[in-house]
Amino acid sequence: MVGPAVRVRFAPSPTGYFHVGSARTALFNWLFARQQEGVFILRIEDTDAERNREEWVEGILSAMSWLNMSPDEGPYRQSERSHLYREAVDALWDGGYLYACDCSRADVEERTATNATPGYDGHCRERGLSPTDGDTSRALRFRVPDDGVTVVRDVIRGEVSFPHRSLEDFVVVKSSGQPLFVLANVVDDRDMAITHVIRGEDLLPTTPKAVMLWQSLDAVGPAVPLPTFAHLPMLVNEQRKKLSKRRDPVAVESYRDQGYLPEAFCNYLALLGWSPPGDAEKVPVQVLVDEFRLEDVHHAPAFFDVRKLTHLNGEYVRELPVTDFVAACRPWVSPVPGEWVPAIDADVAGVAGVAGVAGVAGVASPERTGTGAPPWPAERFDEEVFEAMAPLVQERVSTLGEVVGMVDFLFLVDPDIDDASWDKAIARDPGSTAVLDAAVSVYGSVPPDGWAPERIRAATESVGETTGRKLSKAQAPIRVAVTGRTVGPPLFESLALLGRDEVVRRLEAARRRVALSGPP
RNA sequence: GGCCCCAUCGUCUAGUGGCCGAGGACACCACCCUCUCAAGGUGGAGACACGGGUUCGAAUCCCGUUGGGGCUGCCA
Repeated sequence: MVGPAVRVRFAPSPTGYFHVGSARTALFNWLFARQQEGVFILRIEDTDAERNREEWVEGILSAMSWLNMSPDEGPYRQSERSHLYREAVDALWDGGYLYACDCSRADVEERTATNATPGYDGHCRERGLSPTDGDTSRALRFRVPDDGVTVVRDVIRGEVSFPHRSLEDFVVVKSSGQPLFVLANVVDDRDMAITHVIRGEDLLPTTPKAVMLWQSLDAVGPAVPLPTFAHLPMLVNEQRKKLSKRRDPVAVESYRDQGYLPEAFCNYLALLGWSPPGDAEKVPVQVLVDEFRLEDVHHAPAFFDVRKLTHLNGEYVRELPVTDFVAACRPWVSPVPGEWVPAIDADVAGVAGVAGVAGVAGVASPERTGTGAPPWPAERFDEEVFEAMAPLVQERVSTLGEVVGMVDFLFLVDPDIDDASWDKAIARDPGSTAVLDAAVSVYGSVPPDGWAPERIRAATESVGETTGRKLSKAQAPIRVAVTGRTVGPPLFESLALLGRDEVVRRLEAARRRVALSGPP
């Protein structure tokens, strides 16, 4: 391979959580770096003082680590590199590329209100203001040439031209003395010898500014090759708007909490804006690395479809060896103190609606807000029982979070009976009491050491015979009485694991409840 | 408003001038399997935004229209 080693950077600004759009950008950078045997750099863009909470950086790091995309270099923090920006600004100032401006936003708006083209009007261009006014500094603007165009060469979009007339003299340093994003971005990309800038399409309009800054810096100091640009299509919601943190479920952490697997999540993300050769969409990460082509990235925005992600995740879940599945479920069913626990909280970036989509009605995870603790007392969790049930659950869930609602009846003292299920299978089924009675009697006559799935099936069939029902109809009231829901893992295995006496106890409890609430 | 980007089934996409009477996946519908629910299997419905060109031939190239989006901050 000839040419300079590939160096790419993922440069998020900390916001308190990891945005799925950021994750997609990071992934594409990471895939490209791995494929080119290049370097993947993490740079925290925290030039804005409001955005430099250390725990937010840790959040980014842990989310990236979960997705197996840890950086090769960094995190670098722009807040710790201000001397570099200062040097660049001084050079630019000395070269005559900048000028000081003391206009307030209100001033500019007042002057340009009636203009055809809003934006800064160049008011201070020729005023020759000093960069400081007494002991306060002034904002510094970049002098955009009046004529000509700046062409951005983009691997994905080709050449994009920006007439200088449409570009205002943009601010490069705030009046506080702090550098702005465009400046810091360019200075860092030069300093870090970035070869490819892969980022969201929303940054395309600022790219000509970056190019002009880059070329100006080349003129006042050592020249650095301009990186190749690649602007990825936006990720949008159903309204085709850029994903927003207010309304859309954008926090990667919340997907982890719900039990999506990192491999599945990355696989899905890779499908947004790009597709692997062939018909297969479920492709291992190594294939992603081998086949990914920046120039093949799609141009149009993509809708982040949780349903498709959920389906893909289900495929990954089912493919897990059972022991791995059991281990992966631990944080949800039997959290280990000190280790990571899912935070199930409806407020996490508005994911409340997602569980309903992902889960099956009646099986969707129960109300667990603000805590990742399972709904049963820790001491009632039985490792062996869970392991025995695991294969049956594994093929019925799409996310690990759904597991809780599938096995809770095994560990709860008296599982709540879902109202709709009770009505459907028992209250509004006139023959259900006969089934319950027969089940109590027939199950009670099964010797405890013969209490196994096949024997239970035979017993249930005989319940059906005495009550004139097919097996599928006979099992319904029993299932609801014992597990609390009309749907769940196979019944006979469930009853076997629960034990004969406990099953009979719950059947009798249900029978009493019917008697209490009067004849159906 | 200005600048810029974009446009194939509801969604994600394949398609780079003839292999396309447009392929796959999710979702949807039906059937099969079945102790519930899933999973799995089979089948079905479903798209080249519109109008002009170029060409023997266009989903693919060009222009326009329409529609959508992004940016337009001393945020990033």
